[in-house]
Amino acid sequence: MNVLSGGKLKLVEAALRLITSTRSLTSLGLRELAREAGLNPNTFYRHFSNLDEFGLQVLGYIAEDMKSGVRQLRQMADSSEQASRDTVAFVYSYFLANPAATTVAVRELHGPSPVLRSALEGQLNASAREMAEDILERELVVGVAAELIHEISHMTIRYILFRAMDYIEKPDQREQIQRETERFINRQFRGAMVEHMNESVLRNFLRNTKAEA
Amino acid sequence: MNVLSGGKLKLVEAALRLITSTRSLTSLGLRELAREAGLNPNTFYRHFSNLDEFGLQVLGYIAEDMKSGVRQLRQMADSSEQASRDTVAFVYSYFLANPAATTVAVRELHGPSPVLRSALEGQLNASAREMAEDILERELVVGVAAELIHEISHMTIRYILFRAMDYIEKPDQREQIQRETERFINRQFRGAMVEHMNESVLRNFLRNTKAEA
DNA sequence: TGTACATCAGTGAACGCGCGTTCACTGATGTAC
DNA sequence: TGTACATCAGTGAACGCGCGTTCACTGATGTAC
Repeated sequence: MNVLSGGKLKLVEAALRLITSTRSLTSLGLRELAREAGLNPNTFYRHFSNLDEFGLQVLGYIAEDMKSGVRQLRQMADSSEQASRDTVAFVYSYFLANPAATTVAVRELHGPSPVLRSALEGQLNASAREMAEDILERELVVGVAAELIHEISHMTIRYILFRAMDYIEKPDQREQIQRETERFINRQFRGAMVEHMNESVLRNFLRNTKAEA
Repeated sequence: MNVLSGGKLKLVEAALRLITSTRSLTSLGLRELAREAGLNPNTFYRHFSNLDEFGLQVLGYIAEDMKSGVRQLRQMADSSEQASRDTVAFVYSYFLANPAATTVAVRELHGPSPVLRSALEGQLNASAREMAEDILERELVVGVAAELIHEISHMTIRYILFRAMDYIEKPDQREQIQRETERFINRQFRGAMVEHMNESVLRNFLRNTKAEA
């Protein structure tokens, strides 16, 4: 078990409490964390040798949490038609329930610590891979190469993550962000479906469709 | 004229020198800036009343620069076919030549200072609007509502900005990032073109295309 | 069951350091008459 | 042209503060025999 306990847990939880929309993981100080955790500053050294190592532990703690979220998501086997809508709704509600985790991810992905950056990138890539495999297994998108589905998943994960920050901070725009995200995803995959067609075929297609409407 | 000079300019330029892949604008200290600028720490107060106000000036300085870049871009009136490829190449070469500006934008867009965040958001929105209007004027994309082109431009600007960070830091992936970006843009617009078609028409279309190949 | 020792999480005091900020002062440039 | 005054960018010394880090110490829990 990789579970944290005692002072170690107290410090990690203190970090999650201190991270708000104006504070990032990297900006937290050792004394600040200890204060919030109700511990002596140097107790920090009993558990972590420096702040970077602490940051990694926080990331791990968050990742653990996210994995169970994803597992939950996978159980919602749905119709292909509604899949993107349901998934988007679920993911945003997850981020809304875990604002600290979201903020950490958004901030540190392009943050100043190379260690945290590459750790986060690894985690996001893993999520993207999982998303792509899910799409492939459930055959939610047809006629698109597996590699391309991975590429699209990769950027979709990032897109959602950044929008999640707005989603949390601007309650009145949530509906709109959700709709835009769905459109984004659908557009990506539809675009991918027609990616290999040549221009003239596409033009013909568009003409026909216009006539139909 | 909004041009900076003297100690004010020295401090802004010092900031751009200090911002690297591990330092963000918000993390710079007053004494650190003065040291780099070759000035006494408290000279800072002759020009700015606090660090947030200084940050805004740096953003303004960068934005000035970017505008001339965009103007240059607009002059390259090209065939619609090659437009995305040329634009992407130009934009990335611009970011590569201005790593500090790029880093500032990426970091502070989701950074801890609300003031800088909203200023940056405004600048990005302006760029997106300009991009959309350019697409509409030059009729590079047909059959897509103006509003949708704005939406796509908005996210494309952000997509490129984030990729630019990787583009700068990972020289061996530049070619690939450029190609992926082109695909991303084309996929968006192609996806938008077929966005309003119903599923069965699309399926028919895909079947036909497959038979052709 | 008792004793001795090791391990471990936590404490309190103290360190040197860089930070943002304030103070009174200087010297150059501009301006009024 | 000269004199008096105001403005402005810049200086050096000093402030109090919070920081990361080290030290020697405590008290509880686990372990060997």
